[in-house]
Amino acid sequence: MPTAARPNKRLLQGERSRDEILDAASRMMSVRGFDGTSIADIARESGLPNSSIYWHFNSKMGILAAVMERGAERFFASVPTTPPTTDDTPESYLLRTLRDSGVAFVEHPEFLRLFVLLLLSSDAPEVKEIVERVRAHGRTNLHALIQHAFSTVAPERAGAIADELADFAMAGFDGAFLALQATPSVSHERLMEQLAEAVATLGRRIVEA
Amino acid sequence: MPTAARPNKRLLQGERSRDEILDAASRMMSVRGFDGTSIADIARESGLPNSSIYWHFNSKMGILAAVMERGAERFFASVPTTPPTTDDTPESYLLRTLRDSGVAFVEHPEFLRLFVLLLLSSDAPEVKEIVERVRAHGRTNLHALIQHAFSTVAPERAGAIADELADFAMAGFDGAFLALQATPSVSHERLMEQLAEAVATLGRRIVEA
DNA sequence: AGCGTTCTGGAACGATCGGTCCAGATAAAC
DNA sequence: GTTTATCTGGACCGATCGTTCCAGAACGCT
Repeated sequence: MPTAARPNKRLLQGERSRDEILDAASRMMSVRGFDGTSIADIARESGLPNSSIYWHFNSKMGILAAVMERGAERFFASVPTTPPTTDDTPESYLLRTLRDSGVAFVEHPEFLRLFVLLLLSSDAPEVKEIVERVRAHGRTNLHALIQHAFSTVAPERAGAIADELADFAMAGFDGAFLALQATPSVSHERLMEQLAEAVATLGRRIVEA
Repeated sequence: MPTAARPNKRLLQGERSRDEILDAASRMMSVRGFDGTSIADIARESGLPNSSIYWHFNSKMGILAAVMERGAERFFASVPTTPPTTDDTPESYLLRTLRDSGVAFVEHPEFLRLFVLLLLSSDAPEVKEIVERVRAHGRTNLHALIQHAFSTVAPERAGAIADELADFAMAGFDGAFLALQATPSVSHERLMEQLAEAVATLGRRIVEA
């Protein structure tokens, strides 16, 4: 088992190997799935023997957990979360932030592919836990984004609007990602623009109600 | 290999076995994925020996193809495709038909789960072919639905509106399905209502432009 | 009764699976 | 220079994988 502390400049070769194993595993699992990727595949792809793989991670499931952990970290780090400026309308704020978030989606296809695969087909509790945490985190982000968007025009109802529309917006994201995976030629910018317009309109309608 | 013709009332035991194998395979593959489901699993689940499985289907991939073929057939048969009545507005028609389509989604989770899994992680050409066909069929359905919806208020522009919104609507469906799989407590009715309202609004805006 | 087709029961195949073991290479620590 | 912890190389394990084979049960046809 690897040590958590890395005191000096010594062989960070170990850490580099660890990363290369995770790179290879992430790449292959996001395309073939967890069960479709063997330890031998990862060894071949990373150029390291399976003894190294089992030294860094104690099991195949351990590799998966590490891949998802690192992937989630990087993914959420790339999702922008800037509050609206004073002259932002719900429309302008949603358009900008959803478009930016869409870019994050396009930039992390490996993580998201594997995420959806696990969401649909994994029953291992340690994986389910990560999947649920990632999804909850994503929903919280989206909820805050919508609440932000309407805080300028209806501060006291923005929370309720976000409650109402968070799932819809999330479904829009998920669907846009799937569309992109199924048909790379579709424009994710346009989908994000339409989603922003839809959320803005639905929110406005709640404000007016 | 099984014969296509089944002339008389003889042992339809064969056909029943075939169906039970497909039932078991569909059930397991939609939960564990293709690679996560073994022939032994299917044999155990269906109560039939693997020799029977290989007599009806020549390979594991053959089972998959048959599962998807039958699933797609049943799925599209359950999707309602009724034209609008003369007093339908785009809103009323979209609301009704998308809500009905949403029911079809809820009623065929096995097929759709496996469909998404294969969409994301299968590289076998025979599977890719089916996946693309199913998706194209679905998109065509949705396109026709949107065109129908706006044919009453803007007959000459309904086609262009459908071109513009078909991908967005499809993403809404995909996302709603994923949301339901991730969090069964979300209301698919509400998601479909919001999607209908969003499509109606975006379409209206194109009409007015 | 005999024949032929359809389907089942179960053993068996080589390949690959996830995982283990251990000898040795490497270099920081003393 | 010896020790110690980190990491690699590769053989090896039993289990399971997809697939094959074949004897025979079950039943329609003549």
